[in-house]
Amino acid sequence: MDSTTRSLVDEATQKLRSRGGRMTSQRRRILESLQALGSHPTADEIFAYVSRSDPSLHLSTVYRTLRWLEQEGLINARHFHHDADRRTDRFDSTSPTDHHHFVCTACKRVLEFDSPHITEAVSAFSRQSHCRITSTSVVFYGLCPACQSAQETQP
Amino acid sequence: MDSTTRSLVDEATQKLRSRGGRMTSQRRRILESLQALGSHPTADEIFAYVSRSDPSLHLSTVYRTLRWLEQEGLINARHFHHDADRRTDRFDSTSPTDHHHFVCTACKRVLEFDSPHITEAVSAFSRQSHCRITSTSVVFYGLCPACQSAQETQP
DNA sequence: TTCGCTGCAAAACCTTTGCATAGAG
DNA sequence: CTCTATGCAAAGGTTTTGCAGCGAA
Repeated sequence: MDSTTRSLVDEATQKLRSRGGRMTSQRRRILESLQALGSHPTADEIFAYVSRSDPSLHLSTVYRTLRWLEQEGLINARHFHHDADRRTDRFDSTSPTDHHHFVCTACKRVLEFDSPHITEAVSAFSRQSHCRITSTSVVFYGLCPACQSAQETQP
Repeated sequence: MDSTTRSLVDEATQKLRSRGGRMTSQRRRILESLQALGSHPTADEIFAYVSRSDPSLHLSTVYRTLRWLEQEGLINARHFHHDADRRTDRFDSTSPTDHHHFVCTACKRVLEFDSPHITEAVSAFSRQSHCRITSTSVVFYGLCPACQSAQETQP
């Protein structure tokens, strides 16, 4: 319901209009849930969240909407390939090129960060290789401060 | 059979010894295939390759060996999440922190590259966040020079 | 001889798809 | 009224697991 929610729904509506698509209540709820759930929900988490207000929603609709949003460039799918999470897509509603991720391999927490060095790496690589870069996936894995301490007392 | 092959087999043997594990012919062949296949084979590609010399090998053995190598830190599992490849793990036998990937979203070719900027990004982030980084996954997506030209003539 | 590893088969898991129908424009 | 998106059910492809027997140390 805040301005960010409105803008994602609006952006999606605009994309839909321009190609004869339809804004349904399911799509609206899924878009809103992406904002509400924040960082990196799975399709199943979105399904669970929207189901509370719309119990008739089906998981396949969530997938279809998510894939469509991905194709439209409004969200990104990511894998944080560790342990049980290995096979599960996570969806990221923010801009693809301007933030990156750290995953703690112990507590599984995800931190987001920006980095001018990575921006620089992108332009250096594209300058040198003549590749045009349209999106990036940068994930660092390791131990967060809390889990480092835990490991020291219990090695 | 070159020195690189020997070193991966040797490293694995050493890890095995230190915890009562056994070096079987299957494991040796899988390790060799990782070298022979080069950049980023899937479990199935490894299975197909080894099967030619050992038809009794089972795919589940490939997975078990790969996961074990991953836990030992000798290889990395990656997703290049585009199109059909989305759900398939690829395995990377080289050192985790010192090379990165570019994937052309049109022709699917994978380029590897090094980048001091990313090395710098890792140390800057760990300095600032006090996270200890143990591995990275850096993938840039876009169009390689050839596919850019193709797109210009056929938009 | 011991006990870790393998082959096999079946399950688990996440995601996609075909089809009849509901509902947005 | 038209034609897209949905619910449902079933299939799809990848990866994991339990178990009995095999084989490395």
